[in-house]
Amino acid sequence: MENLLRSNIEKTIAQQLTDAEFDSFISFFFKKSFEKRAVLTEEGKKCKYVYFLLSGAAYSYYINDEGEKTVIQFAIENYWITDQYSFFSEKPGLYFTEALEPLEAMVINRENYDALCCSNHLFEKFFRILLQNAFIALQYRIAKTNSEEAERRYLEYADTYPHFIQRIPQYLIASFLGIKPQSLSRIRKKIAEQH
Amino acid sequence: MENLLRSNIEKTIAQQLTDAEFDSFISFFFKKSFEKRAVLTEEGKKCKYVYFLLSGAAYSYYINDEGEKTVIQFAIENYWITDQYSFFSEKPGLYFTEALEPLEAMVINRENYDALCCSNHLFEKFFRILLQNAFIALQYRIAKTNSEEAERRYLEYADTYPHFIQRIPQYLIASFLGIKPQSLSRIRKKIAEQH
DNA sequence: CGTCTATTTGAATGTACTCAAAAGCGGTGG
DNA sequence: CCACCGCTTTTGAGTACATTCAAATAGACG
Repeated sequence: MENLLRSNIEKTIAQQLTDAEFDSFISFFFKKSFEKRAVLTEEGKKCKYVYFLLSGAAYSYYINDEGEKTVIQFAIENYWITDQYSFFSEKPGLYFTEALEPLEAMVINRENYDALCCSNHLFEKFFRILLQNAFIALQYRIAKTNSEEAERRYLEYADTYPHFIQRIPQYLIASFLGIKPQSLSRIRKKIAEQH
Repeated sequence: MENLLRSNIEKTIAQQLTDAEFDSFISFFFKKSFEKRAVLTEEGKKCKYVYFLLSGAAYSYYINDEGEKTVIQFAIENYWITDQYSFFSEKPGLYFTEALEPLEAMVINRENYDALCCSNHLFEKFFRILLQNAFIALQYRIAKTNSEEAERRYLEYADTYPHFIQRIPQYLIASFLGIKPQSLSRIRKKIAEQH
């Protein structure tokens, strides 16, 4: 199952790892299981870990002053998830992260993360590229959120991430797209009627 | 004037540089001036440079299928700006970047960027933290965009970035916030009337 | 000054939201 | 296995916020 992590790294850095390199990499992690609804990161509490999902699903969300949730990110197997702000600044977290399904994750704490990055330049490069890709995707998401109507955003999202649409409750997809569940329901109805 | 860059680095990595280190750093850059409306990055064209603004102002924007602009990012002196996607992937750019005022920038190309990062671990760390901070700010922006109404977004933005509000045309601020210039004008009127 | 661009204002429209309730679906326990 | 409960999705009616279209005003620049 850890092969998932290995291929994730190799794909990201576009380069094979030796067995020794991967063994070294993985020695900084521990494996942990979470039940459905388990909390991985919490607003107001320091986020100590970065998670790589081996199975299951999770999502991060923000709660505003009115107590409304807004989904920030989804993750399923082969995805990384954490509260970056809190993990790197070591300040209280901004977001909650919760298991949507029972999940298994490879987990690394900050101390090990730093040590891992220092131990081999390849590993630092890996995390840099991961961050770069996440940044690029976020920037594109902002561009789309601000320039397209909800229907288009949904269509593009469903097209780009069909695996999320299948597995994640619709009211969370709606939140991710910045609309209410009732609105997404109507949008889907309208799309369906056009066929 | 390059001192601006030095303090930018030192503040980011929370550490002083030696003169030798900074001289080495800056040797990978060249200085360039741009006139108002000059184009720094262009959609469809490979973005070859990262820019650090010494003076002036610039902004990046996305153009959707309907030809509508959406502002992605503003930059004034002491800010970094580029099309990250294109610069790192070396694929055609997604965004335009344009000078809002005549500007002076320290410029680095990809080859030098890579060499710089390899030359000293501190420099690689610097760019990593820069990216981290940008990512964190973007994530927060998404959370706000999706969870707050336009008036609140404007108030928070004006409060957090007053120097942008002062210098940047209102129709670009509106675009950045994901609304039309007419709407921002009305929002500002409403706010003003409440005093 | 005159021109071009940005901002403001007005009126009508549209998209998404709120409130409310019904229908659908899945899991649990009797 | 079925009945019930809780949660998700759908639907309806009315509303609010932001948009569009249009035009007037204000500002900046040569």
